[in-house]
Amino acid sequence: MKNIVPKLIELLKKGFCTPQIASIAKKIHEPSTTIHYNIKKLEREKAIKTYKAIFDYKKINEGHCTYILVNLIREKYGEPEEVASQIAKDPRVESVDIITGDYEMIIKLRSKDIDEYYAFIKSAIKQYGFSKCISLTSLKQVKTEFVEL
Amino acid sequence: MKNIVPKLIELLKKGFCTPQIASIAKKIHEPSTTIHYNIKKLEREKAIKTYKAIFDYKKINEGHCTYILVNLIREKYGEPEEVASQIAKDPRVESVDIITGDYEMIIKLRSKDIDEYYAFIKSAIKQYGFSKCISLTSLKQVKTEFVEL
DNA sequence: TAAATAGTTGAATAAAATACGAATAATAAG
DNA sequence: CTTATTATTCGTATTTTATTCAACTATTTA
Repeated sequence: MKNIVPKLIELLKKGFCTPQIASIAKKIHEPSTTIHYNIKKLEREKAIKTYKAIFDYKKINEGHCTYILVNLIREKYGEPEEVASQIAKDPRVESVDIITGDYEMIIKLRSKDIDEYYAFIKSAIKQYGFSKCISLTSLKQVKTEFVEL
Repeated sequence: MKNIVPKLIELLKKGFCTPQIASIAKKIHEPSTTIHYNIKKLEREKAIKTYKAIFDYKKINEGHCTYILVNLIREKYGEPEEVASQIAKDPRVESVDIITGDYEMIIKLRSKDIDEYYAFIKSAIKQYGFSKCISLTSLKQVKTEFVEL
């Protein structure tokens, strides 16, 4: 039997969704054509980037969540922005920001378990030259991506 | 003239979206009814929590993004989990996690500007008893909510 | 204040999701 | 190993929803 679920998760994590114009119209008591017009305008202006699914990450084998504060060895591996872009390509990385303060970068990583997390760190140290990094492991996710859990 | 845009943003930030079954079907070359069945199954199992929009936050007046590491004065204000739940209710808060390490909690806040950020911090110190907190301001958002920018 | 531009809305149309049923595949029970 | 039960696939029919269009209204610009 086919297992298309992993493909669905991969696609829905980034996009392949659309607004429910009819139910918004009902909710705020406006004609659906007005909702349609305004949403299309937001899309045209690129205020809306995409529409996507939010998962219960435990149920899709991404139960382990870590914030990683990173110092980079700048000389060898290029600018922080370049490194950040590379890291962003990893599908398990939820977010990457260049930040102020003692660290250059903060990464939010979703992995299956602590082993996968450790594999990520080891590989990142080697590939991108993390000189020092602090991991803050999430014990309880209270809210993610604006969605309360 | 009506300005329904803020309402649309508020709704689309949390939900009121739906998967595009037809375009997924086309993409992975499977019948749309099969896609439909599998997505509904994921919804039934609650592996999918919701479908929502991702915004260009600068364009919706939430251009300032900060990660806040928090220590709580436990005695006076109750358990960290309870405080976290309260903070999660703020619509500008993207995420809240209880974490390991020197801090109890990490908050990701999206505000209009540094003034709104400062107002949040001041209010939180008073209301929830933040005893110490470190703010990591995002200088560049490379990826958010699994979406590369 | 006239003209151009942008936003609202109902009716018609096009497209998509959903319900249903039959066939097939996987799993469990005896 | 065979049969019963359950889960999944997928085509067709139906329902729901998005989208287009055109008329109208409000807002901005010159």
